[in-house]
Amino acid sequence: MIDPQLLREHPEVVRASQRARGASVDLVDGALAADAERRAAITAFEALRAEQNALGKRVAAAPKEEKGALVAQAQELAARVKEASQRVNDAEAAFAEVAGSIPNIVLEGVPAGGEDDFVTIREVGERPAFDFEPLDHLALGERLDAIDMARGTKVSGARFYFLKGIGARLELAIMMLGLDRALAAGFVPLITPTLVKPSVMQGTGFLGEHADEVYRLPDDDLYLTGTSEVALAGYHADEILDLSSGPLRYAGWSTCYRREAGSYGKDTRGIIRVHQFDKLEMFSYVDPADAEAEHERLLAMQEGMLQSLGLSYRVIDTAAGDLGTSAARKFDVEAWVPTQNAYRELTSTSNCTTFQARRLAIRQRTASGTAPVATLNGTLATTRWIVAILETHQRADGSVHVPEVLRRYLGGLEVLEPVR
RNA sequence: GGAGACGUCGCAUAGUCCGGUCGAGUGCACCACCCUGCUAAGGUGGAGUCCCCUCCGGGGGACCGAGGGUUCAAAUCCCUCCGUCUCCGCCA
Repeated sequence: MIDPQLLREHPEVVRASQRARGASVDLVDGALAADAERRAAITAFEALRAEQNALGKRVAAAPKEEKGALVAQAQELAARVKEASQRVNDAEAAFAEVAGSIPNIVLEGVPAGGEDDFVTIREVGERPAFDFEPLDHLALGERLDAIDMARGTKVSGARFYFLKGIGARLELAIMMLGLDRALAAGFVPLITPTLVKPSVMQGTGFLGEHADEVYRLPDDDLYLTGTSEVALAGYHADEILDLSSGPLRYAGWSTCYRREAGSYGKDTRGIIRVHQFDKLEMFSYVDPADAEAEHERLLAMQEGMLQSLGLSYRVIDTAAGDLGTSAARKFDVEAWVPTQNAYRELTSTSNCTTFQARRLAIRQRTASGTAPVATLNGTLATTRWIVAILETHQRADGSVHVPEVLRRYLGGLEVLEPVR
């Protein structure tokens, strides 16, 4: 939910944001009208209600002989109050509907446009060069007996897989490395629920235009989360936080589920795009004034991970039209994937400013009362990284060099040897 | 899955049977001031959240788990849902 006060006082800011996203500008005028109508309805209702409350007191105090007349009067008033109350409900619902469909205001400096209009902030690390024909991650994974797509498909269908042996260990190693870094940086680890209520899924902004990406369990009215961001944001819903001693930072470890609707035929080979994977997600609750600095901090954590793993990557500032509903700015870190001759997203970090917090009623105490906090999230480790690690560190004989930082999580293993 | 008990202002509770004097008492914790040489104790006052209007002094409305209903009037009566606890059953 955008700030209704901003909408009212500076609608041009909201319009500009919508324009940058390539979203509806008319929506802003609709929201303004709905807001005016809503407030008029509230004022009308409250005047009637005040009258009814006053009359109620007179009825209670009146002597018997006057009660009959007063009650008759109150009956008539009660009917009008009921009507007015209904109008308030309708107007509030209408406003919530239209205002709720406006995505977060994009931050100053975010490139306008769609998916291809991102701005590259920097490229880091040498792209690997091979004096042999490099194998893709699946070929490598199969030789290492680390990835079993065929059986994943047999058991669960397309885009499912088994991580086996060193593959399973490699994922855990990546995740543990991330967890240790998170702990060192003061993040509190949380293993989160992956099924959440509609209100939480709605509050985090995942039921907007991308609702068909989300698995739903209709019998139980629950959603499977595509990232622990959902549970991490819901964690403090309806709470007033104390951020006086600094941000609240969490590292959420969970399995993630995505329907990948509309991606038929894309990335069908290997584990690049799958229905289920594991992820360690950073999540910060901060004072809105500190949000941009925190965003840089999360990005630095991500880059630190990829650098340690010896991956070549670039950082992009995602264009407005490619931002999620809740994000005001998003940086993706994309690693070079040799066999695809392309950068592929390994991490994503979003500054949601106060948008999620407003929807989920997460506030902090300020000198003048309470105010929504800012929320930020970012990937710290995930299954997909196996792709870039295997491909980047492969050698001519099909073995894979293990980055130094992962060895302590793999019993000191320096090389992954092919088993077939 | 079955039976029962319960859900009130940060915490703990009173109020619910018998609807209006209850947005709501008490204790603890909290804040300000006062007082006793310090501490402990004591006294006085204050304090919740959300929303609307405002000549920015203030005025008004909503909120007793959530949502409906009955009624002139609901914390209080009725219904549905959610949650907690106890017992029984079942279960990876």
